[in-house]
This record gives sequence, C-alpha cells and structure tokens, in this order.
Amino acid sequence: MKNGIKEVAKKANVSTATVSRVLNSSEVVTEETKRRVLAVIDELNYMPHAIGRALVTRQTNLIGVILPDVHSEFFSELIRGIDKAARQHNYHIIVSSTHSDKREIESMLTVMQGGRVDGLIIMSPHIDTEEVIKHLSPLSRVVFVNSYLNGASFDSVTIDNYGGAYQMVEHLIEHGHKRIAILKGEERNYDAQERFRGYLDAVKDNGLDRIKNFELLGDFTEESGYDAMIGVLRMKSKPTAIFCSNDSMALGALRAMHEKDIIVPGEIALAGFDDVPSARYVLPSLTSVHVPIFEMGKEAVEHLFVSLEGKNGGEGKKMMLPTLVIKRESCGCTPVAT
Amino acid sequence: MKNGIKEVAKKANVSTATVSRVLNSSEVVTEETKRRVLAVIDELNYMPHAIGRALVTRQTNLIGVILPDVHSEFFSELIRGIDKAARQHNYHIIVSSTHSDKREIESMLTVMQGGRVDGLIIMSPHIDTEEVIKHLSPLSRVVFVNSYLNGASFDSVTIDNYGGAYQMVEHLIEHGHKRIAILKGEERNYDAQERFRGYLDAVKDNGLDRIKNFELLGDFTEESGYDAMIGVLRMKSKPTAIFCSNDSMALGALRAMHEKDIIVPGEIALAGFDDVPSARYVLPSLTSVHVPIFEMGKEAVEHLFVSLEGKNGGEGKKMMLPTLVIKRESCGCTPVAT
DNA sequence: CTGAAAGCGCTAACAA
DNA sequence: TTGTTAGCGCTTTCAG
Repeated sequence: MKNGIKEVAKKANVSTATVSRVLNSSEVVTEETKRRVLAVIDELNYMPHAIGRALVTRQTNLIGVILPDVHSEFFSELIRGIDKAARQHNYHIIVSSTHSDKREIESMLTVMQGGRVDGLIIMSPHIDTEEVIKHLSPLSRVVFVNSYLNGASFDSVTIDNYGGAYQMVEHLIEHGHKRIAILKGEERNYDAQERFRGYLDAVKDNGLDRIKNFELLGDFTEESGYDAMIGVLRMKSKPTAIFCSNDSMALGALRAMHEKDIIVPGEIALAGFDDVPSARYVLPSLTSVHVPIFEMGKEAVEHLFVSLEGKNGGEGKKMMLPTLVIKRESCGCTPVAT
Repeated sequence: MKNGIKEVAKKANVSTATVSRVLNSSEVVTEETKRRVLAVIDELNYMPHAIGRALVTRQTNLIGVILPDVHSEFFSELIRGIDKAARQHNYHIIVSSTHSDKREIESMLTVMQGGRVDGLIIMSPHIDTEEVIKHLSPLSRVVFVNSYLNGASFDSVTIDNYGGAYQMVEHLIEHGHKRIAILKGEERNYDAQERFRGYLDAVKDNGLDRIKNFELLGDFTEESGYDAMIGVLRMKSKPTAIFCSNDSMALGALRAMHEKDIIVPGEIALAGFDDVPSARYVLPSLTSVHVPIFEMGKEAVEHLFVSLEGKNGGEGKKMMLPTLVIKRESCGCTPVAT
C-alpha cells in the first residue's frame, strides 16, 4: 500500500498542492484545511519523500565532508562539530574518510557533485591540494578546513598551528631551556609545516641558535615518537626540552624516556600538541597545545551556510581559530604528582 | 549554461534514452553510438544528476549511520570500517552522531526515512533500545551494531564483550590473583553490562568469592577511573588486581596509582578493555582486550547489503566478532621496561 | 538498436 | 484560499 502525497490529498479532499503548502507551512492555508490535512498525514503516517522534494527544490539538505586519514580524536571531534552545526540548520552530512591520496579526493569530489550535496567541507592537509582545487571550480559552495590553500580563493577555517607552536616553544624558553628539540610531522603535511615554522620563529626570535640536529622527523604516530626519542637519547649532547608536533609522538617519546630512566621534566622537559584526552592522565601529565577541533567543524558549517544563502560570492573568507597552551607537569610548570 | 542529459543527447544526435543506456552500460548500444555519446559526455564534462536518477530508480546509494556518543577511537574506527565497505559497493554514508537519547534517535530515524537512504546502521548501546525498535517497522533494511536487542528480530553485529572480559579476568586469575576488582561502566550501557557479566562468570567459574566492594561504578571516562581508584586505595583490604571495563578508566586508575606510589603490576595489577593506541605506550604498557571495531563496521555493511539485495528477509542474522586479550606489562606478563 | 513518451514524488507558477 | 498544470533530471517500458 502506497503512501504518498496523493493519497494524503485524496483522503483529505484537497489537492496535492495544498498538502504541499501545509508541509511547507505556507501561511495561506485555512486553519480548518490545515487541521484536516495534518490529521490525515498523521493517520497515514505520511512522511514526504526527500528525493522527490530535492529534485524540484534543487536542495538536498545534505553537506558532504571529505577527510583524509586523521587521528581518531581529530576525526571524531571534527565530525561532531560539523554534525551538530549541520543539524541545527536541518542538514545531514555525508562523510567520506578517503585517504590523503590526491586521486581519491578528486574522485570523491566528482561523486559528491551531481546534485547530491548542497555544499562541501574539505580537509586536505597535504601540500598537493592545489591540483584538487582545480577540479571543483563549478561548485563554489566549499569550505576548506585546516588545509593548505596557497592563496586560493576559497573559504577556509584553520587552527592557529603556527601560533600554538610558537607560544609553546616560547614557554619552554621561559623555563630556561636553550636547547630545544622538535619532533616534526611529515614534511608534506600542512599542520606539521606550520608547527615547525612556529618552532623555528620562536627559537629565532628569542635569540637561540638553530640546531639542525634537533630537528627530528616523525609521522605523528606514537611509534615514530618513540623511535625518534631513542635517537635523541643516543646523542652526546642532548636537548633539555622536546617539543613534539603532536601528542601521539609525545607519548611515544615519553615512553622512551621512561624506559631509559630519564626524568621528565627534570632531565628533559616535554611538550605536545593537540591536547588529547589522555594527555592529562599520563605521568607526568603532558603539557600540550589545545586545539578547538569541534569549533572548527562548527565554524566551517556556518561559513558554508553563508555561502549557501548567497550572502557572499564565496570570495575566500579565511578564519583562524586560536590555540591554547595548556601547562601541566611535563614542561616543569607543576610539580609532578606523587 | 545547463548541462544535463538532454544537452548530451542533442549534441550526440541521439535520444536521452540512449545516453541513459550508455550511462548504465546497457549491452544493446552500438559501439559506434556509444563512443559518440561518451565523447560528448567527456566534452561537456557531464555528470548524471544523482537526485533525478534516485527518484526513478528508488535507490539513493546512501546508507544512514546513527551513532551515540562513543569515544573517539571507537567512533572513527567504526566510521572508517563502514565507509570503506560502503565505498566498495559504491555507496556513501550519512552519519549522525546523536546523543544516546532515545527521543533523538527516534527523530533521526524518521528523518532518515523518506527515501533518503537505502538502509540504516544503528548503534544503540543503551538498554532502552526496545522503544526505538518499534519506530522502524516499515524499514527492514537495518543492521544494529553493538546494541542491546533483547531478542528483537533484526540483523546485528556485535563484539564479544562477554568473552573478552571473561578471558581477561581468567588471565588475571592465572597470574595468581584472587582479589580482583572491576571498574564497571554505566549500568544501562550494554557493553558495560556484558563486560561485567564476563567478569562475574570468570570469578565464579574459577571458584573465587564475589566481593561486592570490589565492583566499582564508573562511566568510561578517565576521570571516573581516577576517582574510583582513589577510592580503592583507601580500602583497608585492597584488591591485588583491577579489571577496568575500558582503557580510558584504566588510564585514570593508573594515574591514581602512580600518584599514590603504588607499583603496577607489583602491588596491584591492571587490565583494560578496547586496546586504544596509547595503551602500549603508557608505562607500564596496558594489558587490554583488543576489539575489532573496524571489522564490525565492515561486517555491518556486508550484512546490510545482503538485505538490500533481497537475499534474505532480514530475519535477524546475528554475528559476534571475537575479542583478543593483549598481554603487556600492566598485568605482570612482561617485565616492566626500564 | 534506438526513440517517444510516461512517469518517479514533489513544488511552484498561474488561474480560478 | 485552493486547484490545475507543468516540470525538476533521469530511467524505462513500448514501439518502431
């Protein structure tokens, strides 16, 4: 037994147009007919067919989200931020967690086109985004999130990776450290680049020497942090503080130091980036840079809706969300609990 | 300048029907015309309008995913598993991370209906799922994931919470522990219940006394683990081992023990559940139960597609994925690295 | 093998 | 205030 707008119309003795008007709460319908229609809708348990509607209104109430392979905390927070804001506008989200692979992103882009979504939120932290951008010229309803845009004229929301790193390194310097190492992330990763840039400038601006030996390469995993730290501990002249470009690497580094009986922060101080939930529960608790991921997702959606409502021409409004240094035990601010 | 199937048809000197045939790789089209049409499609950069197509085929190639507020690791792994499998079938996913709130889930259900999605994957680990179930009678294309179904006739995929807990507790017993405490999760959470049940049975089956004092209540957060552990450490006669219902609580408990100078596992052994990435990097590394979340997502999708292809009547096929005890330092298996 | 035409379920002019 | 009608972009009989 079918159950469309026609059935409702017939049973309520009105035309489908009127049912439609009731559905879209048009003001012109009589209270009387409206009540009658609503009664039938309720009785038949009718629910408008989203696809039929979308075809004519040219609006799907769906926004697409294309993400690379980010760490779980980032992923879930971002999705939740996006979803929450989207729901507030009565939208749903289609997510695709593609790999960072350029070709995959491109294929997602085309697939998501074709009227499937009203807008797109893309995160593409790998440096080869430029290629991708070309492929989405026709669809101006896009907001980039934490991506390398290289001046391209798209709306974007990012977090202040540079500033967070800068402040954190400066904080380490305030503790008296002069030999500060950094555990970098992958070269082609935008976050990693920015955080490294912040480190570099903080070191320079504070008159410290840049020590190339102290610029270690990692890949944002615990394992790479562990491995890099083992290397550091073999150096004849060690750093007195380590700034890790993310918390995962910091955890790995911490483990390595524990195993080698290095006292943190006594012998070597440590700081991370991201402020993951477990940061405050390891020992010593991890000083880190808090990153407003949820808010970034939320803001991305709000930007998108400005475009969707045509208030702007999508002429590339940029927004940068502040990061915040969270001082705990591993940098030496708080005595280590015991 | 528009760019629909009509434009392609005109430019290729065929009817829209033929273009459609080419698009759907119908066998009947001549090689010659097919090439001509494809050329025009390419030239015009044409991409079929998904909504128009969905309206007639009654198929959206979208599956809805409704999740509660789970921890980030679980969330991202599950989504990735689902997304990966869905992509393989050329589907996309609409995700909604509602609260565990019953009413919210219901509203999501109705919203996702209406032709928007071809099927639904729902996770509803709170015990009041039964109510929810009633509201989705018309839509048989549903697979539940890690949910409390109470015998309801839906397809479902779960992980072996019970078995994992049972084996872990038994492992602790093998280490000689006779006084094993458990940090439970929320009462109404299905995972928490099953893990508790596993604990209880393992204790009983091995002839140990059930000590009600040792059954502590938490809520799966680090904080609750910390707080509960502080309580434990105040007991006059303490347990010699703690089984935490998840790793977050185990991390909190570990921190509490460190602060109070309790040696783990020397004085008190510790085990968690979930095997989050950082489990192997804390000190001592955390013995935990590995949970195949990605696979669960993947399996859920495969089950769904069996239903979608009408091979079964959705008569409630259940699948349970095995969990695996990962032995590390915190239970006493491996000497603590140092 | 190809084309004409009839919709899929809904909304939006335009009339009445 | 309500109904009639013409599509939205595509697929799919049914003829040819």
